[in-house]
Amino acid sequence: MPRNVERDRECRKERCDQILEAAVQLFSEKGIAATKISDIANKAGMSHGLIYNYFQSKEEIYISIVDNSLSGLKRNIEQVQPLRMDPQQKLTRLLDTMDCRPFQEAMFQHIFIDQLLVSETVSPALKHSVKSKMLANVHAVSTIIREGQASGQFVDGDPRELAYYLLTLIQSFVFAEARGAQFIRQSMSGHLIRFFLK
Amino acid sequence: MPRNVERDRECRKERCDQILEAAVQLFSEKGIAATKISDIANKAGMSHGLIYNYFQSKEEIYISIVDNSLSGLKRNIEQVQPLRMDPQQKLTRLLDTMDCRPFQEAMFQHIFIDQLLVSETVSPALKHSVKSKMLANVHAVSTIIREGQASGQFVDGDPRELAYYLLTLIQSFVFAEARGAQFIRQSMSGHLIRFFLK
Amino acid sequence: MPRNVERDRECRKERCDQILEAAVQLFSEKGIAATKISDIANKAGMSHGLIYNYFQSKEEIYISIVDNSLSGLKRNIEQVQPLRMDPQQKLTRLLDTMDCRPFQEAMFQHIFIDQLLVSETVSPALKHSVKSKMLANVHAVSTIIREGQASGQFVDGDPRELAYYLLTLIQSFVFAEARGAQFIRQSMSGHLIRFFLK
Amino acid sequence: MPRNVERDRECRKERCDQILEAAVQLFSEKGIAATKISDIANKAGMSHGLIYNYFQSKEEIYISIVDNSLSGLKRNIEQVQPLRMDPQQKLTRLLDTMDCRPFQEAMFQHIFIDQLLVSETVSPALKHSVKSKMLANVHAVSTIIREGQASGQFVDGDPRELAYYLLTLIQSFVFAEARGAQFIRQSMSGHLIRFFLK
DNA sequence: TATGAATGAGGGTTCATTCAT
DNA sequence: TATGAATGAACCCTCATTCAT
Repeated sequence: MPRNVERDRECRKERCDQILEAAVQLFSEKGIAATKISDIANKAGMSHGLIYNYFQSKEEIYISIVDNSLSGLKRNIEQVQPLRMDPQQKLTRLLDTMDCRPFQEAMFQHIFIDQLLVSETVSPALKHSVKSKMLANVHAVSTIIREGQASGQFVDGDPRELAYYLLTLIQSFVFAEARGAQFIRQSMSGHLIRFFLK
Repeated sequence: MPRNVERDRECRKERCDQILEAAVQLFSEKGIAATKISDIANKAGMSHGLIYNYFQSKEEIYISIVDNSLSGLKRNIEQVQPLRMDPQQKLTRLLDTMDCRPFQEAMFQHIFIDQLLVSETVSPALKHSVKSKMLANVHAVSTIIREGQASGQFVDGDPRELAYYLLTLIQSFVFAEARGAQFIRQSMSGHLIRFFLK
Repeated sequence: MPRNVERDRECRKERCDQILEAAVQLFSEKGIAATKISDIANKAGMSHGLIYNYFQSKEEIYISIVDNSLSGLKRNIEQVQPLRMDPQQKLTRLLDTMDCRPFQEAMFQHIFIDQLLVSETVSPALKHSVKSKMLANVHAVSTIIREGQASGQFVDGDPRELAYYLLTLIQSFVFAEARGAQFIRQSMSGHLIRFFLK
Repeated sequence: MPRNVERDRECRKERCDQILEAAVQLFSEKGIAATKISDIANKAGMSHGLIYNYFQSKEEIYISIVDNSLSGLKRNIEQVQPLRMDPQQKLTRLLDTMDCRPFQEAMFQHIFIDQLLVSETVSPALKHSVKSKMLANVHAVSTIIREGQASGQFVDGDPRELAYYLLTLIQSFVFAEARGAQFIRQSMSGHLIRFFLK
């Protein structure tokens, strides 16, 4: 019965996504600590016990979110990087790609990385892994910036620092939006790109 | 004995500051929820029971921090606004004023405003009061921006939104610094001001 | 179709036995509370839901085990008692009969009787019933001991207490074996009988 | 203020003992798993939260009990071993020493060793440590048994196995008593010693 | 003022049990 | 009959807060 197995897997995936989606929203709104497992369960339309069929713990939930966020960013960067465009266009494209709800939500969660990294219950191994992924993303963005510097379009400075700076700024924008600053969505890429142009 | 009374009051103020200072650091490092009253007491060099001689509750502590942060910003704006300078210089001065440790720490805590505003245990009255102060600051900054737009130096756009945007960017910088991006401290005002120039 | 009905009943009995066997082992190894229904189901090679087609509850499972254990002992005693032997031989025979794996396992579970008797969820009626069966067994053994005292072979003392004592000792041996004391299996009856000889 | 420090320490020790005493009784009566922390707290006359000022967890409580039990036995053996008596007297003395309430309670807990050793949450290191202590006690008793064998008073057999056997028997007696077999207390040493005499 | 023992509400987690399939 | 997703009662543990000293 491959049908059922497959359907089961889909079902499982769907449930996981329901939970993660609910968790992202609540974590964003109230913070991780203030969000109860039962809140997540309520929002996801299930009993709190069921959460534990899909995640080992609350911690695992936000680890998942962080991981998804980092992976999503990675995918976006990898799609843009090989394109034949000038660096400014690449960066604009990257920022525009990010400029849609689901990703923003994930990006918004970027702040959870901090919470994860300072948490005393998260294993050093996991912290290391998250840091590595974060730095990998910083590195990937920095290659685009370096291109821009080489072509004379972008401002000078350590490309890695500028890349790090960019990622922080994105977060900042998403925060601002989350607080209701409507103007931001319409032109995030436009605003941000100015920072890096000479 | 007015002497003793005064000395007592100073003593009390000093204790309060010790507590707030410890709390700001710990809240920044670990988040509000993950910071225990006894952590704060330890860092402040007193027993956890004593905290309650100075603050009614943990909530009152971070309310104090938020309040101090907002008041500090207000003071800074009020000092800059009446000066006879062009708007760009005013903004630069404002940002430079902020660019010192203690204030950054407080600013860093700006994020706590969010935590306060979404907290289910904080009274609506208090939330309203905090929002008002925040908006008052946004408004004060927006007057500087409006001046800059009138003089043709600053970019177009709703001045209040741009002001809000500026405050968010500051936060972003402080975050970035908190994560170890050293380059930022040296030129926060320089970096940020570019955003608002035509 | 009486055939099918009968086969069904056999099938049912077999399933019950699988479950009980798995439960006895796990209860022995990890204790009742630490043994999950799903552990039992795993060991018995079925889904945990299916257990409830055969037993109303986890409690019913260990009640069954206790009951089986008591019934098995009862059967053993009843087989030995009417034989024409001297009491020492009877006791030896009884102990040797017990001295085989499955029974030991069940006997090992004797300790579960305690757990059942102190459980706050077991009904008084059931506790009473279990106590009665236990006492019936003590009584049956005590008749053999009384014979031995009458014939001058056995030590003096209240026969019921000595009988109770014997049953406890058996348990003790089985415990010791469960912990890996190999010497015991080979001569349980020999060791124990010495206790009761003058 | 050495007075206060000392008094505090005494106070702490007293509290610990209250908790352990309550726990021993309840664990004995209902089993470890069925005993709630709040049961222990109730019996010890304090709130459940306070338990955690003295023990890290429920597990730590029964680890303490096991440890105390093993240490108590060790002390008893060490007191008897160097005495100038014949082995039978030594063993009798040892058993008589054990034959008083507090020790029996501790001995009764000997069964908790099993629960500890099979628990999946107890660290291998701790299990190893407990096993070692247990074996050390078995070894100490075996030296007395070996003396008895040398002098021709005791039965033949591996001294370590016989020692292990003795400890198990003691447990058995204490169990029997716990179940209300009054005759046992009066003559535990007398009964048990017969096992080892030729 | 200062301490830390004591309290108890509240949240994370487990798992026996149910039930749709 | 058989499965395993789903439920929710119950328990361990934390920690803000109180209060006797």
